Amino acid sequence: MPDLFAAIDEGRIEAIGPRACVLRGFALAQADALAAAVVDVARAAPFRHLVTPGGYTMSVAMTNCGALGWIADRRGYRYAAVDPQTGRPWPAMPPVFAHLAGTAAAAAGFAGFAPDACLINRYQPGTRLSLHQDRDERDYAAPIVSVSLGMDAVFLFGGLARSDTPAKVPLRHGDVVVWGGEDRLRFHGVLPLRDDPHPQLGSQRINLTFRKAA
DNA sequence: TAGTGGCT
DNA sequence: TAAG
Repeated sequence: MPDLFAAIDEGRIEAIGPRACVLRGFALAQADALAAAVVDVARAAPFRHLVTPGGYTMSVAMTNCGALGWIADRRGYRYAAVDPQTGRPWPAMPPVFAHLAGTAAAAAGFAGFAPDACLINRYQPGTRLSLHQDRDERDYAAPIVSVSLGMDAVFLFGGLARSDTPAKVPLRHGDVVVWGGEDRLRFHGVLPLRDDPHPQLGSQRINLTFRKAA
């Protein structure tokens, strides 16, 4: 895979763990199509602020597409095939989403990634996501693929224990983070967003997180 | 298992 | 900023 080494040499791939990396600008060419597809998804399944089991309303607004969607409520976290807010199935995963997720995973060394869930997070200035693990999926063989659009963010990438000090990874429009294997359950989060409006997307950041949930 | 991507 |  000479392309992989070339990409590392050119700084387009940054390792942040044995099986975790940032693909700089990997989604840039598709960014407009991805953003347009988010608008379509949100028309059918509007962004909403979920309430955690502890009773706190999350600052980040969320929606989903694909066969399964991640949800939180007072009863816990889980994946559901039906959007509890609309009573309808989540919108289908747009082909440009699935293709990007598969090629990004392959570029990071995870061949054959076929996500059945895409959680879409909308960050506005001041919003954050505190340190957590993605552990509601059925098995952890598949990686997580995370796509950044819009405003800059600081991604926190920690260890397998919540108490492990996380690395701070700056993320920009078009960057893609992939983690799996021994890094699959690492704690991660996002620092409160600075208001530095993006030329295309304005004062927001959209994050697409692809998972194989079932 | 409980409890939980937030809070103090 | 760390920890529960």
